[in-house]
Amino acid sequence: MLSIENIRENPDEVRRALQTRGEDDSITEVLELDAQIRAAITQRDDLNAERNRVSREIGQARSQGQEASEEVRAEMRNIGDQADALNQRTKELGDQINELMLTLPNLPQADVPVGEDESGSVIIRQNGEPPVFDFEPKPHWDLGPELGIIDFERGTKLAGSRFYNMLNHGPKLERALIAFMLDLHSNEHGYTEISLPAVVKREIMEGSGNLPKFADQLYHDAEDDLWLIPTAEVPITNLYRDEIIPANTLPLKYVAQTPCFRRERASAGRDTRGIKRVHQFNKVEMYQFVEPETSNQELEKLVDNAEDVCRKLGFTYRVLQLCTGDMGFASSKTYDIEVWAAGCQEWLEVSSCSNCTDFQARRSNIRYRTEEGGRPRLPHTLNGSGLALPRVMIAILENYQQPDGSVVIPEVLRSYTGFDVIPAKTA
RNA sequence: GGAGAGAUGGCUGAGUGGACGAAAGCGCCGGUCUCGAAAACCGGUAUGGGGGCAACCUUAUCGUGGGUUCGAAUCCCACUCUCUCCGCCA
Repeated sequence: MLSIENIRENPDEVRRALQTRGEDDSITEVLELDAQIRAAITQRDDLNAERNRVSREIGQARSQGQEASEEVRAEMRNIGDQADALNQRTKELGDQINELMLTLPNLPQADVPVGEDESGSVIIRQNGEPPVFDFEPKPHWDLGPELGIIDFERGTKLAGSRFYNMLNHGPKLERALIAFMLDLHSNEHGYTEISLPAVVKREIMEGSGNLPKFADQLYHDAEDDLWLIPTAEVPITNLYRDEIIPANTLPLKYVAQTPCFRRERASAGRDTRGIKRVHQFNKVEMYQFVEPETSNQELEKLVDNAEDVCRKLGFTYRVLQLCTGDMGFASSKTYDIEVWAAGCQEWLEVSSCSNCTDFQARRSNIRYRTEEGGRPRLPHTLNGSGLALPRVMIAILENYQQPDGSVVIPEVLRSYTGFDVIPAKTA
């Protein structure tokens, strides 16, 4: 959620910033409603003050044995009715404003490149070069079934398109990767490991920015109004919902592994082969609550934490800064990390790291104190994948495949997998 | 799923129609005392909104939403959550 104060004070600036994201302008409407609600609030509060004053007098008089006249009570009844009507009005206006505000994305920071779509995003740096193979590297949708570790057909049988099963060395490798990443971030990068519910209440989805606007991308249980999380970012954001975090606690850094559920309705027909884009996948997610002054600098470190995984796995990767039109709804600044996959000859997005500034904190009513007794402030929130498992699996299978069809396990993972190689199936 | 009990400030907990944003204690902050600390004593200590340059004024909030009343933490209705017991169960 954007700051209403900021919209009041700098409407043109906000308008311009939203336009760079391709947003329709509802600022004018917000300002109009805001003026109306403030007038109504002033009136209502004046009436309430009058009623409170007279009611106190009635109480005092009564304690001295004097009953209020029917005339006075009728007048107070009338004032009360007027106040109730105005109160109703402020609620309606408040709902309208809220509804509009919930659909407005975060403002991009000044140094974010302006652009309409992913073509406007900028490659910041690259680590390594795509390796050259002396044989034709296979894509994972061939390798997986050939190695007997991915079963697409039976996954589809169970849950439909974009679901799959893994077996034998497949799930073992994924399990090893998860353990490796969680250990790296919690032991070396200072994150607290946390495990979380995979479903959340409606207001939790609103707090993170996924609802109301992106309901069609989420799986929903209508019976209990529970929503399946598309990322651990959703529950972590709301950990401190409606709380004031005590002084001297920030930064708070969490790392979690959860399943992620995405309907991918907007991507129908895209990436239909393999496990690049599926409805359910595991992801290790990093998340931070930080002081506003440090958020951009912490974002750089968070990106490096994600890059560290890539480096340790020996990946060729590049870091992109997303342009205004390509960023997520809640983000003010985003870096993506893409790793090279030799089989499908593609850069795969394995991580997206964002500074959401105070956008999620305001939506979720998360505050903190800088010092004991100080005024509460909104913290900034950061999130970043560290990393998404299926695409890491793709990169390992495709980049570490051998001419004989086997796949070598990266050195750092071997203590976790307990094997050095996924052997080719001897037909 | 069945039965019962409950939900008040950072915490414990009082308050059952009138000066209550709310006693008291604990905690925390500041001060006195002390070489220093502890103890003791004194003072302070919720959040959001509206108005105002400010001092400040005002409003709302006692799980949530409605209702009764001139006036609700207190009375009525609905809901949510927590705890205990029973049942079922990974």
